Amino acid sequence: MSERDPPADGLTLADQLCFSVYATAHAFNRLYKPLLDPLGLTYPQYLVMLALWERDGRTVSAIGEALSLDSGTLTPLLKRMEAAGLVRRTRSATDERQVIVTLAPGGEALRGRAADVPKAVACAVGAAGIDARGVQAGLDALRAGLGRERRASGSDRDGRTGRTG
Amino acid sequence: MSERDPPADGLTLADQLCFSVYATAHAFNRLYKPLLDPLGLTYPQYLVMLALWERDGRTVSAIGEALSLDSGTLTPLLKRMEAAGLVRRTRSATDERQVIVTLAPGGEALRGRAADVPKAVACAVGAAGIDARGVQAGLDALRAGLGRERRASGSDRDGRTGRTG
DNA sequence: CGCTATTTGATTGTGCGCAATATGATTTGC
DNA sequence: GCAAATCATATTGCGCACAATCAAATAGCG
Repeated sequence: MSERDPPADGLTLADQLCFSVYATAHAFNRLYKPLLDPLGLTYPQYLVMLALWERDGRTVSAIGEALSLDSGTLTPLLKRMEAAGLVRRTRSATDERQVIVTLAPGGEALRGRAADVPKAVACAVGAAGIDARGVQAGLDALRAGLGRERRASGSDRDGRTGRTG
Repeated sequence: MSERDPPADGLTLADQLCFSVYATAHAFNRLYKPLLDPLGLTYPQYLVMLALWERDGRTVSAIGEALSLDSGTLTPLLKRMEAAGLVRRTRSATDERQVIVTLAPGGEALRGRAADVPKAVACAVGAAGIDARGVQAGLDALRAGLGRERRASGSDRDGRTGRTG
């Protein structure tokens, strides 16, 4: 800290917990990609499959709620998955506003092959398998950030609870 | 756990640490949006500004390394920021391959107004300011997930270290 | 000098992700 | 019943995000 001019006003990258979350999310995406490519899935599509394997026959909005995604994201994504033979989209007979998403044969068939994915990820993150250094670093930063963040017990309003941004 | 058919093969949403990271990243984005909109910034653009306020005059690749983004993402983003008067993009005199990104007057002027952003975020997350429930829930899930994840001390290869996917 | 390999950004194509809006079905009020 | 409000999804437009590819410039070698 000699020739530089650090802001001291909280406007630094490293002090932002949100940046750790942001960067770790990307790192996870990069970690999953080579595992999901052979299955023909993207990461959000994999999440949709997880949701359907857990409970089949959900509406678009139910999936959106589970994944925190809205219809503008899900509609084209589900159409691609339908075109790939993973799911079927049918209007509800009782309420024609709703679109029920159900597993197609291709989606059922994928379930067995997908079982290896979480194992491979856990292995990669835990030990030295694939290149999970980005995820490792991100999780370390998250641990540090979450540890430094003190719980605001009710009425802390001064915004100085450490590193929360 | 009666009428349902939970996978038991690790293929569930809730058991995935990566999903907590993914959902929390979106929640942070939604939290920042109303704070950054008045400044005319998106969240990634805000990150670029943080990087430049911390150290001005970096190359595209240096910014990309700091933010874990590649040129395919940064080039159009930086061009939009240049059009908005926030930064300048100039070729290096010594190596014409390099593009140096420097703060333009508009970017300097934004620094004062941006100082409130981390405070507002910290306040919102710590207490009950804006709607930060998504972020709260995400951070809680991350704390739980990171706590459950046991450190693989060197040679854990069986992928059963709890919740890491 | 010429040649090749490397480095650095830019470009292109695909796929999220969300706001705003549109469309059409269902419910509510009267 | 019928009009208005509400609800569920689709569409459009913009902005990330990355892989693959390209072009320009530098570096290094004979």
